[in-house]
Amino acid sequence: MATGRTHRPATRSRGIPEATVARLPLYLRALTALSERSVPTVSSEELAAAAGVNSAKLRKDFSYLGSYGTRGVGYDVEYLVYQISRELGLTQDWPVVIVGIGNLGAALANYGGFASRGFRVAALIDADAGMAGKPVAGIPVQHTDELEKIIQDDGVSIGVIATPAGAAQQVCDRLVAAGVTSILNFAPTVLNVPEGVDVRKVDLSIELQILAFHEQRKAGEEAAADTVVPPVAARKQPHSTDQGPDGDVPAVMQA
Amino acid sequence: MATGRTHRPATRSRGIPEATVARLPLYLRALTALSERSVPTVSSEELAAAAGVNSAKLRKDFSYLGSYGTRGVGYDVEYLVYQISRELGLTQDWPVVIVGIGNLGAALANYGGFASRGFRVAALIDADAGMAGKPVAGIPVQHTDELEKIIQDDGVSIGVIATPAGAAQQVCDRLVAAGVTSILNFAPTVLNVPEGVDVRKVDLSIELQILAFHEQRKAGEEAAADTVVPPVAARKQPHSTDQGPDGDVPAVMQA
DNA sequence: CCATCTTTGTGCACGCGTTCACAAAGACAT
DNA sequence: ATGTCTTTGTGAACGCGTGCACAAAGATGG
Repeated sequence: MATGRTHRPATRSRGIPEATVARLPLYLRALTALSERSVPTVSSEELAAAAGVNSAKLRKDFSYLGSYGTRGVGYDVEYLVYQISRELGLTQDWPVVIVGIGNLGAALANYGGFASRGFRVAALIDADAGMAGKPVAGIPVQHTDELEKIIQDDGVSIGVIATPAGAAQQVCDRLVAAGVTSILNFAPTVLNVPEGVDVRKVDLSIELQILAFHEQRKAGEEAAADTVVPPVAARKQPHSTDQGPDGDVPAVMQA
Repeated sequence: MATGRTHRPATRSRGIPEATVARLPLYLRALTALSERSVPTVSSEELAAAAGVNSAKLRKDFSYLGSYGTRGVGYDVEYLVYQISRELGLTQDWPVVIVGIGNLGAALANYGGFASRGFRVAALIDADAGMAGKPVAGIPVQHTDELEKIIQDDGVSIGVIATPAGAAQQVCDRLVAAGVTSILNFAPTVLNVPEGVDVRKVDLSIELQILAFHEQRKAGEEAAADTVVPPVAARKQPHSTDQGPDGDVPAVMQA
């Protein structure tokens, strides 16, 4: 295998555009679905539709990985699944610790999408001593005191913070000090991390506020339009948003 | 920009760049914290640091809202809180329905960030008849059959989908048909919606995969560097990513 | 073996977003 | 009032991401 790996255009120094990296998981999901239906090949047009993106964008994205398609035919599903998985680093096992086992932490622990890809929940950690030993998603919760030991013993490099905002920075510091270099933060706080550590932020409240902004704008435009265009027709076009023309929107930002 | 801004080039005279809109909630949070500490004014530099962004960016962002600062002094905290809140549409009440009350749905229902801003959980909806009436976060869960009635009675325009992937599209269709025009989707699926409906997607699995990609890259570069540069110095600069230079990365995309 | 048809891969242009750098504006002291 | 000092607001340059449009590549059929 790895035949197409002949020329390695820019795999390392040049790097893949961040926007492309963010879409690879999307493609991978669509491809996995096709794979399960035993579809052998897929065209950029079809795959793009399934992933909700523009086909030209998809082709360009794939071009960064190399030339894995066959003109006149399309892409080999299985091969592409493998290539993207490898590119994303999913062919190896990533132990992950989740800190803060409240409602959200439990939800994350139970989330199937973890194990399905290369991720494995190495430990669930909570500051509440009363939770210690209690199993969540089949994994016993451990106390915060064990954090450093767990991370070092299991070689954990990815941590998920699902604590209240007040505890997030402190937990983050400990994770980083213990060796974690990638953090997924669900707490509504800006985390301060040293250079070399990646932080991605998922913020519920922010997402809703962005929706509210657009919702307000739609209401305003509709009202303005109603005073001019009474007919029912042409009522739902301000702003659009379906995936046809597609629109990626930065929503979660590095913090 | 965001959403498929197919036509209508400039989002009306009142066009605030999408990237700016996405940061406003960040500023608002930092400002709220300052407000609670009774800080009267704040400079762009200070506020930018608190929000984890570049100060020039922040000033430009605010310039889209108008000139709310005083040169030589900074910005009036209270005034800015109000202006941003108004711009985001948070001065009005937004009833929200959450569909799919599993672990995640429950976590969302309990999330304090909802009520704190202009959002109000109008209803919790689940397909499991056994859950009907059971209170979650003090709100009784209602059966899916009630969905349309609830949305219309309460004038709900924002819906949150926290169902399994398989049910998401169906739920989405019903929400839209009932009048919802903004959807926050937690299910790992590309939602198909008619024009005029906004969809924002939060995908756990995708976030982790992006982290894995960077993690892999860091490991690769480190290994490569070790074979060439033994010294300990200059070891943690591949990619960086802390908030100093700041790096926003599209992670959640419209679907 | 040639013609035709399909689909990829990409050069190019365009527009958005970020950042720099500085003039303008106001506060404050004298 | 005048000068100095601070901080905003923004013009301009630059880089990245997107999408168009097309040539190249390969399949397919005669």
